[in-house]
Amino acid sequence: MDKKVRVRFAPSPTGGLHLGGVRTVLYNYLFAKQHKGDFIVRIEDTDQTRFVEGAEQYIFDCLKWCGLQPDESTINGGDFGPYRQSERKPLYHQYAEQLINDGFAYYAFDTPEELEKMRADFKTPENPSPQYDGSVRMKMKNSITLSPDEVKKLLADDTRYVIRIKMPANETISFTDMIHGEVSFESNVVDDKVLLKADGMPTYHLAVVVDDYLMKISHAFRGEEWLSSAPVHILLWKYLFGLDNMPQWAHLPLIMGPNGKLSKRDGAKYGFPVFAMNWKDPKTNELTEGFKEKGFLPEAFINLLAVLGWNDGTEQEIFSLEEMIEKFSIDKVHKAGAKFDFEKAKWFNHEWIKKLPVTHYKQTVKEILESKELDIGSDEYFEKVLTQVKERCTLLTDFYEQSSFFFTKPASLDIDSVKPKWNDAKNLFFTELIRNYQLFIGWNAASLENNFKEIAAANQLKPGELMAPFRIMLVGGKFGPGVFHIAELIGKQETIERIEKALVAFSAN
RNA sequence: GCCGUGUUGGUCAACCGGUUAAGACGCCUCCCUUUCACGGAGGAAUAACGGGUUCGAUUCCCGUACAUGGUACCA
Repeated sequence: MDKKVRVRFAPSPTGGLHLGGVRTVLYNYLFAKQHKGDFIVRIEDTDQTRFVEGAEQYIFDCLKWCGLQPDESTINGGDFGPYRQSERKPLYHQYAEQLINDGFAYYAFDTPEELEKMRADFKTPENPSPQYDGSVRMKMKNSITLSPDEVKKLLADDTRYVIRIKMPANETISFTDMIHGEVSFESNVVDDKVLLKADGMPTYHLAVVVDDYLMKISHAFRGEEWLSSAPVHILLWKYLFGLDNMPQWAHLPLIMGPNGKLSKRDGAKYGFPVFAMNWKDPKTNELTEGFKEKGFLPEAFINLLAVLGWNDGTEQEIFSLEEMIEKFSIDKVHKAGAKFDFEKAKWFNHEWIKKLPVTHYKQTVKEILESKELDIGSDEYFEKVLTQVKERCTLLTDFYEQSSFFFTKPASLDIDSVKPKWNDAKNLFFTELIRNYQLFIGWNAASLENNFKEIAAANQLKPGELMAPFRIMLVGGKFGPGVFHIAELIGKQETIERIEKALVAFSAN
């Protein structure tokens, strides 16, 4: 018997890949790697009314950015393909027919209008949304209420029909969830779900069971929003393939927004991204900013997602993918949903920027700076600058304001901070400083600072009063690394030019 | 409405019958730094409510409240 661990992620190409989705993939991925199992991606593209062009490729791009790629073989071919539900259409029909033959499902010929009428007719204040269940089943047009001949005729006439599961009466359906433990439902309160739609496509309920069986899935991870429909899936397993072959279920807690459910729709209103990467809906042309473009490192992104609902029981919070694979444990996953906190998310990014060598993300930063029309100079110089300012950057995009003055003269000087205390003595000091620096040999931060202080002492000025103006001359404002380190990096000529230029501005009235 | 799931500071959370109830983010104070950060030291802030069970409940059980998910020919 095949005991190999095999998990699958099943995205629906209806839009961007949001936080909860990425975390589900992450947990799938960690579990698979941990058990040296397979990680399969199956595409749920059977809802043609919602299908969005390009969404499938987008999902793979996101997974690639996060470093959570499935094996090549499980996308293109492999042992269990095809992986798009639309390409597996004939399979589902066969199993649906089998259920009918065994008396576990039936044809339903009710039109959408008739269903609507049923819901309106049976609607009461106590039951605002009547279901197609055991109590109304006998009042509808289906292969249970109709005579075999009538059914045969309707089928022969190509009448549109769906196949629905026939929920048994008075049964308790229970199963063990890896996160929630024993969960049970009364069959009387679950409705006769549609298994096969009128267009011949399966619903999620049928597809997930058939695919999990055929793909030999051993563990199924999905969001908690699926817990309510678990009884349908349990029954399908029982009727079709046997409960012994059923995968183990894990229903992951939901990720919530500041006030309630984190919705894909209005990501903009939160003030932080809800998608892994920029997503432009081709139908509405609406662009939703992603974590990648916001300036997040993939390492930080998956890290913060992993610990939103899981921890290893220690105080560790920063985990690399490798560490997560090693330490992840499904029984330490929380039962309750967690609110997403963007401040903490930024903290994770900050930590990863400090932790990783600049070579790891310099290409990304280079692209950000070049998009702002900065000439970043030599590779060696660029790396020195990044190393100098990295601890000041929370997002990758912060590198622009934290380092632009290394590549170009400050666009504006914070003159207001200097002017009130500016005087001839200071002017003289800097003039002398220029003369000294012009002849300077051994251009490095330490000797530059010594020289600066010596001249200050000779002029009976306090270095403290001169540092602030000097900084503003070089960077334009009161921020950035140590001034002498900046001077060392931008070089003699540039330093002198900036002092000269600023002197003119400071002395002007 | 009905069904499911959940409930430790503002947020993420540890402790799964006996603790001064960890830690992190954020916030505040101080130190370091003649800038901004980094770093360091402190501080404020928590077990939804009511019943049980128990020598003892944050921890187990039952109610209530609240939150969240489902209740579609969507996933």
